[in-house]
Amino acid sequence: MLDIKLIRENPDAVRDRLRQRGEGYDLAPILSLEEQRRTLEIQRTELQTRSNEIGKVIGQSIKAGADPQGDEVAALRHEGNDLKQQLSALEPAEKDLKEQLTALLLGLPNLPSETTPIGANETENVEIDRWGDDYKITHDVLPHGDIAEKLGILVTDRAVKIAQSRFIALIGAGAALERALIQFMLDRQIAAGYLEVLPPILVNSASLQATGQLPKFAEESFKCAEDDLWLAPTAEVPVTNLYRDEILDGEALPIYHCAYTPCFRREAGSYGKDTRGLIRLHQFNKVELVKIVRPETSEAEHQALLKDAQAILEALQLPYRTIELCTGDLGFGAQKCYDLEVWLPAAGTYREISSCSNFGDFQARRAGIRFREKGKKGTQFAHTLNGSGLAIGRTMAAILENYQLADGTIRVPEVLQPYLKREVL
RNA sequence: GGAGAGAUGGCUGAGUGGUUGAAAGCGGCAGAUUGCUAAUCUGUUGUACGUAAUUAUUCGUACCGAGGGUUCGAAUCCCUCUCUCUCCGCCA
Repeated sequence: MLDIKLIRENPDAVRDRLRQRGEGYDLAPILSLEEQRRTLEIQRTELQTRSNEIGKVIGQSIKAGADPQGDEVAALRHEGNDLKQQLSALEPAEKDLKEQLTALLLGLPNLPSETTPIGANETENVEIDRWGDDYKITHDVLPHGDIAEKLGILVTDRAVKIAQSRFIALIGAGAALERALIQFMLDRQIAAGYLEVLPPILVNSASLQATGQLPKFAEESFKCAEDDLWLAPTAEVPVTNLYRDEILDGEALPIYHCAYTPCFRREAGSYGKDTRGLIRLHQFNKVELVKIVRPETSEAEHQALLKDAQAILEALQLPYRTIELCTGDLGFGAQKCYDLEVWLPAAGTYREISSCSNFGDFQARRAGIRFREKGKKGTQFAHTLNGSGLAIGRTMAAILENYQLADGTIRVPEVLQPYLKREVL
């Protein structure tokens, strides 16, 4: 959520920054609602001040021996009743304005960082690094879905029977490989300084609103019919919400967490896209990195987070490139974002396998994550960041293709061999 | 699912209509003091919004789970909801 004060005091600057994302962000209704709200608030406060006085005076005079039924008290009572009536008209109006205002503010995306490249859409994203060209294989390989089915480590037909399309089941070595990847990534990130969390995967609406998935993107998540609970689309939601509505001790920052969770996405509007294989599923596994940091460090923390995600791809010797998203392709809550894209030789393309975002104080405002600096008065909003480190399913896809041998077997990446206890699938 | 209990400030825990933003204790902060790795004493102690002033603050309002209601006035009375805990049942 953007700071209403910032919007009020610098509407033009905010408007310009939002326009970098695209057209269609109108501040006029927000400014007008805020103006009305403030006017009402001032009026209401004045009435309440007088009302409080009356209450106090009546209490004091009765204590001092005045006749509770006497004229003096009756007059005050009458004035009090009068004020109450005026207030009863103002209060709902102000509340209504506040709700409208909040609804509009919740729908506004974050401002892009000054350093985010300006562009209209994903075609203007900037490739800032490419790694591992030497590891690219030269012989033809089967798409990962095909080879996995052929090896009997992945089933789709039977999984569809259990749930629906875009669900898969891993069998035997497939399941073991998935598990090994989870364990490997967690081990690496824990060693890099992240504290592991195994959070709830069902999350309530407040949590989704805090991280930005609600109210705008309700159709992206699965909702439980009988409860105010949703299947988390990413561990970002539960892990960031660990600290919702808290004032942290400044000494506690920075906080680094890693978490393995299944993730659930409805993939509405992507019918027909990526229908084969492991790329786009309703349920997939992911190891997520989450940071909660001081504002002045978030830029550096973002770079470090990116490196921690990249380190996994490099340890697995998977060719990838690093993309910086332009303003037009930036996610709703992000002020700056890097995507890591892994090389998939069968299709001859790079596919997103990690997304590392700095949210600034956008999520912290929604979530009420603040901290108090020792010796300083007041509180300030923390900055939140997160990134995949990495998406497991897509990593498995990349391994099945990049490590596919000419004879159709799969070599196990060296760093995974201790986990899988075998060298070939 | 059945029965019961509860929700107060960083924590513990008082408070059943009138200067209660809220006793007390603990913790935190500041100061004083003591021949000693700590004790004692004193003071202070939340958040948000608005308002002046401006980087020290002033004044006002709201906040005792949430939302309504009664009243001149509610932490305190009434209603609804949410959550937590205990016991029973069920269950990994």
